[in-house]
Amino acid sequence: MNRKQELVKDIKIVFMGTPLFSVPVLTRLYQNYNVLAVVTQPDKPVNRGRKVGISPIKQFALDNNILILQPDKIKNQYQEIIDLSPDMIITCAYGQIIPKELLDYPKYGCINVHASLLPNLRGGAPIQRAIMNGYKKTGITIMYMDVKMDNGDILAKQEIEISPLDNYTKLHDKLSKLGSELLIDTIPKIINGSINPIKQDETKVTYGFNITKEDEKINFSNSKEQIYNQVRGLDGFSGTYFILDDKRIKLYECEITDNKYDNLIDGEITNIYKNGVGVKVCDGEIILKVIQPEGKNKMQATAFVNGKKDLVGKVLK
RNA sequence: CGCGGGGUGGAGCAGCUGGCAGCUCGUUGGGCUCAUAACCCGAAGGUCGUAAGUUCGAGUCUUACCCCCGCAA
Repeated sequence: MNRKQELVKDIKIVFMGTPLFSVPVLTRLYQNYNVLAVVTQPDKPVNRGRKVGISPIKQFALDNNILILQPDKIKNQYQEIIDLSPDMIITCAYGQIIPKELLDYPKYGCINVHASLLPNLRGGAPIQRAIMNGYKKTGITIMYMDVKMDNGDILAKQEIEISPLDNYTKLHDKLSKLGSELLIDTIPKIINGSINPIKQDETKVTYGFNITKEDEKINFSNSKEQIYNQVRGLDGFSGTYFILDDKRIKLYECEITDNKYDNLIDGEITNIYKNGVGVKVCDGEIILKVIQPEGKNKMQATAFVNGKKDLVGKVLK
């Protein structure tokens, strides 16, 4: 080990992150660097019964005895981070905008790990949106942070293919791993100054905003491709849903067929198949495969059929 | 004490005005067929979440508890 590597290993890092996505990133960072503290979102009542939930990042920090900071509003409550005098701050899906005073403090800057190929899909849901938009590829971008969201200069970028069979969970895990590796590769280059940060091309900016209730609702007047991408893009995240007989039913998996039904209404159940329930959509038919009625466990659509009668001809909304 | 749905053969459900535990699917044996995931006939498989109570008798009524899930956050 030469002097430079020793130096790199010793730099003082503060990590800021919250969800599961950032855990592998923190894990690799913690294995390789001196992580002074972890900053994560405050605990808040979550789930049924108002139990207090802690973020996956906080859990990791607890398990590994790392100092935890949970400011309500980082905008004003950043002094305790500065008091640690970090050489570098790494963020990954933290969840709050970081003020300029803090961004300017570390000598090696504030580095962000983002799950898209910037300037594509700036925002909070790049993984879901990449699939929902039907993209064939996405990736990881490592960049400096700026006061505007996901707008800083790019330090490293790596592509990954999106398979037609990928869903949110699979892509999330791949990107999370890729992000942790790319970050570990990139940090030494940042420190020794061998990277030229590249400005983002503002003319090519697109956004991947957070998922809303509206994004989770299936519209059977959309095309089969759109619906298929929507379903897999949210499978493992919030899931998607539709309404049958005034009951809400979540849809986790579906597939596309080549059948045409010109004389049916969008959302009408066409057939009960061996592998699921056929539904007419704008340009053809999809088959519902894995669903979850409210109050019930996740189940195969074929199982759902066993407990019901006269499904064919009903209309999903 | 946030709102709500639910625990019945392996899966999904019905039964809940107390009286022999049923349906669809799956599993399994056989039949039909050139053949089949199709069709026909038969079989196996259930401490009805747990505990106590009411009753001649409880899946069903009462009480307590456990577990699963949707919404909301």
